[in-house]
Amino acid sequence: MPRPATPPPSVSARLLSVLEAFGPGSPRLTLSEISRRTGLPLTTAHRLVGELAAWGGLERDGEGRYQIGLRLWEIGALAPRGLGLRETAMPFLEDLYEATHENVQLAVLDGNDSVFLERLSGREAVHVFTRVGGRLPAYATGVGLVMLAYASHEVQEAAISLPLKRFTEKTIPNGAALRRVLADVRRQGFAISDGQIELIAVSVAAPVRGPDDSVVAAISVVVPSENGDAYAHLPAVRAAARGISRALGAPSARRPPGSVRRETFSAPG
Amino acid sequence: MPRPATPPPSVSARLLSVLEAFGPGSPRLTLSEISRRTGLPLTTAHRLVGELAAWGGLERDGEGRYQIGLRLWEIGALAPRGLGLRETAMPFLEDLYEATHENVQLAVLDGNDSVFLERLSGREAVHVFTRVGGRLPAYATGVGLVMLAYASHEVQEAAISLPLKRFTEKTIPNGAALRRVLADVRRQGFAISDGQIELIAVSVAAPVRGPDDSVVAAISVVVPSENGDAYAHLPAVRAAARGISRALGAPSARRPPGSVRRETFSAPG
DNA sequence: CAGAGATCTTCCGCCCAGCGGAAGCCCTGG
DNA sequence: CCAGGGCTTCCGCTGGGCGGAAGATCTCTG
Repeated sequence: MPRPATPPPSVSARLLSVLEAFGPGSPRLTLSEISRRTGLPLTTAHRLVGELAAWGGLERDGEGRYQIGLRLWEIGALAPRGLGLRETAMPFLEDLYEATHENVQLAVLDGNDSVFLERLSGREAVHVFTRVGGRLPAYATGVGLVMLAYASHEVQEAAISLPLKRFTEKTIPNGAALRRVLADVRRQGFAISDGQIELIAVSVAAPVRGPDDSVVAAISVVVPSENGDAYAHLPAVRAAARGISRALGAPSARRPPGSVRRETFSAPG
Repeated sequence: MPRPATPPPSVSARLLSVLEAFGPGSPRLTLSEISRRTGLPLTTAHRLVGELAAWGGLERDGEGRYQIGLRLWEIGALAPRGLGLRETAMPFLEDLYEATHENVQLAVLDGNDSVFLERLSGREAVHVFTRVGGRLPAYATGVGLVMLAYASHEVQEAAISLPLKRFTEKTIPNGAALRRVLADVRRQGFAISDGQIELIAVSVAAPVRGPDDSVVAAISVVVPSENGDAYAHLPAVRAAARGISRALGAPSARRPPGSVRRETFSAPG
């Protein structure tokens, strides 16, 4: 008897795959939808979903469909690279928003994607594609380019070697071009992403550094391509990024000697 | 041989208990700490933590400790009663903050607790105890009283029958007093919580209603006990709560006939 | 109104995946 | 140097997870 080629996934993996069935496009699912999306037999899905629901990780809505529960939201809120970062950055983001009244974004790097932690957008700001909790390929966003530029060699090479999806005619077309752009970003200390996701939007992004001075996040301001001057916002973006870095305890963002010493980063709460 | 009284927890339950080991006071844990907190043998904890980490639910920091990973943050961001509600409410909360420049809070009810989804606080606003992602007993907070007052009979009775922890001399002392307060809240349509958690803070809270007109959340403004007039903010709080309810599609918050029809609630993204 | 076709739930016996003790590795500190 | 704490790997036993089958509901359709 030939054994099956792939070993069956562990119980834990199956449980986690149930969570993965949910996504931005499908925040509510029926049991059979979960079964189909995960590939798990209906009975198995039923049992796992039951356990998750009993724990509070999933909830049922009025129509009997399942949705991510408060319990999981609370756990997620404990992620230092999620809400933790956001809490520290928020005052600076609000100041930046007040100064520019354009879209203001905070993102971290995960694999080859930028994951957006926060977005402040005014009523009259240009409408952008991003969503809190959403992800976009790093090479195509201003924040992503900044984070890639300062990432480890391996991460950069991985991003460069991957096929690049073309969102618009201005999207960086290939690895060689990306390599040049990253070098530019490193030299300048900031990134400009002009119409790479949507032609109507340009973003200016700057790096946010952590306690060990590595780049842990990035922030950006997004302005309309027409009648918007991205460069005009550069000083404000850099100042805000530096402020957040200092609040996180980045050595390079320390105030000069003689000025008041700031407290270092501590977990919220 | 007598069997052990309690059946051993399922694999899923063990996996989830690992997540529960993390909390506001302990966002980073070593493997042995996780083992101790969950009561799981070190080896078992090791395996479960390994699977979670491989999936991205946990991450290791520089010192080898574990923390909640971005993956879980993303999943949590899909919770309709978490980020979903927050996204809808945010513009109204910002308006409310602009109007008052005091602490503005958004919370939902979970069991007997109010869970805080968002808090906007200015530099000069009174310092409060709450934290995004944190929870406090419902009976002791303004938002909690509002949500309890409109909750199902069972939920109310459960809250009333529970022993009430005394935070300050002004904390509601017992079930009978709580019952009276809830009746008052229902009659008035809002709640005032005066110094029940900390003597220095007073909050005015109003209910937020969902598509079926049930109360799904509450918002409040917190002002200092000294030289702060909570009642002065009541109209603004009620207006904001009504605005959020309308955005969620609550029938009772509909604009009167003849005015423009609003779009109903849809999931963010 | 019967019947087909969904989806959800309960039941139960087989078997292998998960369990966890033991032992070894790598630190740090005395 | 050894002691102690934390982490990782190994491996054989066993009981909990698996999922097919059947039944319960509900909806649509002819």
